[in-house]
Amino acid sequence: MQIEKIIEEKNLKLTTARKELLGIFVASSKPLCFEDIKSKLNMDKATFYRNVSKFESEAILNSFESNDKKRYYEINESAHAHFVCNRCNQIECLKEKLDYKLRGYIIADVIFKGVCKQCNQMSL
Amino acid sequence: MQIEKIIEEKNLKLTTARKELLGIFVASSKPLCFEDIKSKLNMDKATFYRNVSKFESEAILNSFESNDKKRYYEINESAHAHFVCNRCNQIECLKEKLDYKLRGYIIADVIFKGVCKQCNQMSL
DNA sequence: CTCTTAAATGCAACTTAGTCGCATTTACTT
DNA sequence: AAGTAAATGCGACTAAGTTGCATTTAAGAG
Ligand SMILES: [Mn+2]
Ligand SMILES: [Mn+2]
Ligand SMILES: [Zn+2]
Ligand SMILES: [Zn+2]
Repeated sequence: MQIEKIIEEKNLKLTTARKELLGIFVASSKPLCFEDIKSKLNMDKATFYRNVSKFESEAILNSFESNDKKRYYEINESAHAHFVCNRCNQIECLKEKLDYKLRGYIIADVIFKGVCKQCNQMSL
Repeated sequence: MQIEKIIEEKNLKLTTARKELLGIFVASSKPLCFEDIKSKLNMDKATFYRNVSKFESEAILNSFESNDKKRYYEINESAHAHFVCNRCNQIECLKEKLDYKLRGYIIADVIFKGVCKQCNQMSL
């Protein structure tokens, strides 16, 4: 199981909470917030937040804030942009690689906001 | 004074709070959150939030959430992207027009996140 | 395998941006 | 000037996330 390897490679203690948490993120195809998974979690929210923060500082996860005042976390692998729908608040990972350039800036993330395909079609 | 005209054109009551608030946004060159201007404001925060919400639903303002769990508002005129610095949390309005396309989606806003020019230079 | 210890956890209290209900005030209408 | 609906101020509340502290647990040494 590679989850344990990821944790150990960063010299983090291999706790049950960390295995459970990282397993959920590895299995997910989209960014998740605490709210999304709290019913599945066997840990306190303080433990969730302390661990996602640690994972982020070790570059295992990355995160961003959406439109709904919640912070979303996902496995940090291929850099890609996200689309956040202002109507349904759904978040989609976009396939396109980030190749945006701005002279003098480092671009770590691109977030498009607007109306997603589904909400767009519903309004026709 | 055009501030009063903007408010009246939308058939909103011309209150002193609205004139004060809209005056601040018209004079600003960047998006503002409640925190940014509360010391200047002669109104309760409930009045601030109720009015920016109303201004937004009337398309006088638009808003987005930054990295710091705060919502930022600005005058809704030219569509442009924003850069949010993950280090200093500063928000910049980018000059470039939004001409991004995603089939099936409506893009209302683009937010780049990363490291701004200033923070980037400091780390050299 | 047992002992030691630093790190991780659970819990409750706290912080903070924003919201809401309600009594009072104010802008517009006639 | 009077009537009325909308706007305001205030205090209580909500919800995401944080923090302090007592307890538990993982990892390493012997
Ligand atoms: Mn993603
Ligand atoms: Mn702007
Ligand atoms: Zn949608
Ligand atoms: Zn910066």
